[in-house]
Amino acid sequence: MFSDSNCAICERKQYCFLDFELPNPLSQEIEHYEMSYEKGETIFKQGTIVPHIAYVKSGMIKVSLEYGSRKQPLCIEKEGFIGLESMYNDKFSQYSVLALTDVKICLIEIESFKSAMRENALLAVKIIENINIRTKHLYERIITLTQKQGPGRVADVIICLSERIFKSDTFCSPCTRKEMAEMCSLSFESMSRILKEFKEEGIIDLDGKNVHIIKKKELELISRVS
Amino acid sequence: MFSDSNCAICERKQYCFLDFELPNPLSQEIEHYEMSYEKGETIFKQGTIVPHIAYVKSGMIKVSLEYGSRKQPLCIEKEGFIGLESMYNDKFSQYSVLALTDVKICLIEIESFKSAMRENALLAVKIIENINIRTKHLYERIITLTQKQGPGRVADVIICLSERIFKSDTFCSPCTRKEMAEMCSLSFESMSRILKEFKEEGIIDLDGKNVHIIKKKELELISRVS
DNA sequence: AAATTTACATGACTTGTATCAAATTTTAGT
DNA sequence: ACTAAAATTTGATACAAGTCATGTAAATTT
Repeated sequence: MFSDSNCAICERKQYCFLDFELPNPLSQEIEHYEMSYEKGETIFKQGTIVPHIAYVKSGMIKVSLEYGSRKQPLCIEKEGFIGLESMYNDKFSQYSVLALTDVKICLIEIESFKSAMRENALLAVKIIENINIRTKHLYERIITLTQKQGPGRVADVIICLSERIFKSDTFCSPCTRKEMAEMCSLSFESMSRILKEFKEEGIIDLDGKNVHIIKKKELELISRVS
Repeated sequence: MFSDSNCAICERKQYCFLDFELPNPLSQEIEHYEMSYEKGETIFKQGTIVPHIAYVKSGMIKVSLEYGSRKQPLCIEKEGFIGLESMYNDKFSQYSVLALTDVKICLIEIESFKSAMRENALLAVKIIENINIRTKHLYERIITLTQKQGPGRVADVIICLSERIFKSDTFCSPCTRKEMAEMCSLSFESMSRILKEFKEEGIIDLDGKNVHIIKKKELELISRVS
């Protein structure tokens, strides 16, 4: 749906993050500007007024719900929109977004984006498609977090990082053990123990943050039964 | 956002579930028909091809994710759309929808609805607003299910039924203990024990499916700390 | 009214995971 | 390379919640 090229609002090629041509010129320009964030920086903070949606152009970000001092990460993203879910709720961000690596982001002023959607049905429909995909992933997360035990959740996170983010059986995790634990809604001691078990059973190889999946089938089995 | 009146696609008043006027006539009619379901009937079955979205006109429905033999209910709804989340994913329903009471539903053929959105940006934008609200509720569910223990989850479900569905401190639960347990991702014995505790502590009164909230503040406290 | 099913309650026991408390390794700064 | 800080591993213990077993009450059917 969305092309691989960078958000071209910024490059003045109109909407190149969409894979179809929009009527040009649009009746209204979409206001935007590009920002860089360093690894570890907070891009959106839950509960604060965020007058933007964003398009991640490069790097990796993590979206988390915050609850008191605890975090529940929802997803990790390499390229794509963030903030589409909050457009029509209220102006306060519903989640926090953290830069896992150095990132380049196109911040898009929300009101002008809304105006553009009101005047361009194809844009609005593409946004619905995008939201739909996110919601589907959210359903998968809910099943993982509510219907599986520790090992199944850990297996799911490893499979997800491998397939969705890195598209390789070997990758360097963008998260610390603590963050991995949060993603699975586990204590980080439990995460540590489960990873150790996976390693001892020869299912994965671990060296710091480097993960290598040895027995993919075994991992998928654990995901299903645990 | 959506008016209280019934889905007037069915009554031939165009789009009366929206609180604004659309250009009339639309370039394309939206195909639809009305159906009645009895309490206990499955309206959508997860994994089957569902060529509709639906608008609940009266009665009460429950949306659940299924995972093997287990269910994870997402929400209970009195009036509103169902199926908006699946429109652009694939044709297989991502969740099951069950009639908790006798219901009247307007089934809307999905392709004609999509066509209408492509030609009418205001409709598409209203649908985004609707999806946004659902996503927000989903975030709250995720926090409840992942960050709280049994008593907190039970408190949340009771508060939610009271405030969102019945708008009263006294109501007759549309769910059995088993369904209540599923909503909280608890075993039904645990649900039974927690409800008994709430009753013994005088927080709620229980008589079969009749629930009366006595100490609302206490319930809210449990929701926060447990 | 009796029988059957369904829903709910409760006690005993087990288990997964959190928590607490070190010990050890890795990472980053000087 | 050395030190300090951070991250990770590991063990002991506690506890929430699941499971199993059984009992009771309410609702349906016969």
